[in-house]
Amino acid sequence: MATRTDGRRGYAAGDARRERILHIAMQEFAENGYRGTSLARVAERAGLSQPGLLHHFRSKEELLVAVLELRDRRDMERFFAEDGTMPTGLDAWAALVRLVEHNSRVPELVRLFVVLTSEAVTADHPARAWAEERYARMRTWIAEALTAGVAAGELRPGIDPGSYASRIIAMMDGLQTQWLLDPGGVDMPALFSAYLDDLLATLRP
Amino acid sequence: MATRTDGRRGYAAGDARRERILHIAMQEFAENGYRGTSLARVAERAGLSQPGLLHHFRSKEELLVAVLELRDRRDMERFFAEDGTMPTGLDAWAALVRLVEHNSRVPELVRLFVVLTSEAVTADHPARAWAEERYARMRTWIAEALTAGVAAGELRPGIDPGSYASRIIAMMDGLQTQWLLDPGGVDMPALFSAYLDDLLATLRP
DNA sequence: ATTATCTATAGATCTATAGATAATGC
DNA sequence: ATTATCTATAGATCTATAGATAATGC
Repeated sequence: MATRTDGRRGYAAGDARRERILHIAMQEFAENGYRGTSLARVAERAGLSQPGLLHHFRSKEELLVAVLELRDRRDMERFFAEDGTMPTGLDAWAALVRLVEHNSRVPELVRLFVVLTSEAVTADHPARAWAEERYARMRTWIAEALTAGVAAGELRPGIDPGSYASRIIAMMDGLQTQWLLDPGGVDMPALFSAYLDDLLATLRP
Repeated sequence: MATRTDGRRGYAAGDARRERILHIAMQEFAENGYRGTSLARVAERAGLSQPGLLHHFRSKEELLVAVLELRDRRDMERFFAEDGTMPTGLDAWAALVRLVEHNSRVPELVRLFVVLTSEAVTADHPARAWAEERYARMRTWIAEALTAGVAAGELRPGIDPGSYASRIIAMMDGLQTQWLLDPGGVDMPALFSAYLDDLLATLRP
């Protein structure tokens, strides 16, 4: 793949290495957070020296940002349909359940998200802006899907879409933490699905 | 106060210092997580040398555990009534709303909880056991309150108390993260209260 | 005797830079 | 020319221990 989003030229070996570094860094950030991750260890696992790594990503922060961008790009691909359109109303319901079901199959990605988002609530964290933007984007998307659902007559009019968007996101996030702490004991998709069912009963016209 | 839960004797100055260290450490862990917190900085703020600090708490991990125990003790005092009894059914509803309202006035304590719980989902974190036990305790408490509510005829029979307990906790936690990232834009108590209202409508007999 | 401190320091990190060498691709 | 990589290293941490000194309280 080696998608080159910046303007750099040629050198296939470098591209492959960058790809490899990103995957390993993603795992390390997920396991140890930003502060707990060591560039030397990422470099060692990627098969090059630590200054060699810093040739590709000029600082630890730049590496983190690259990892977050990669994760977001993948999420987008998964979130939206092949044609790039946004599911609305009851289709959004189904899309959210599918998303949580998918997440339950990729604990490392969920851990990356949970660990970095929470680290970001502390002062001056390099992932702070990313976390804020991500919430804003999710909230907007879900609120618009609910509004469209009302317009289509699938949902009761007069609801506050923003409030429900925040709550749906909160339920997803909160269940993720419980699930990561006890994967066998917490059935994340079932709990989320049950929540959405109860919610739909409340929101039906 | 200087409650001595262990078996140590006398030396009032030492007790006061320990108390002071614990409060500062709580702030530092909340701001920077476990990994990001420096014992030297805690010691400096507490007005003693870093080895001086390690006289009172023999390791960073021991300091963290002491902070968590202090936090839990305070939570317990707040959670239960003065007589130590547990609110049930609709009283539990009100107690949960009061808890979230109180939390919205102590962001540092909420941050401590959010940051350490999420750090704990990573491998071999010293707060891992604490986080797991805390969830288990909360889940049990809320599930029992719901069961008692059913027995009292306040809630519909046939519900799964454990499932609703997990979901209520998830909503509390998820809203906390959003609120910490955007305290002005996210009205945590209102969102939680709205959630409980909708939920009660579903659970009424 | 116990407790509270301190200075000094071991030993292990960490990130980032400087400067050199070799390979790649226009 | 650009890119990829290395060794060496600066400079700043960090936790924890050793060992000394002074104060406290039975």
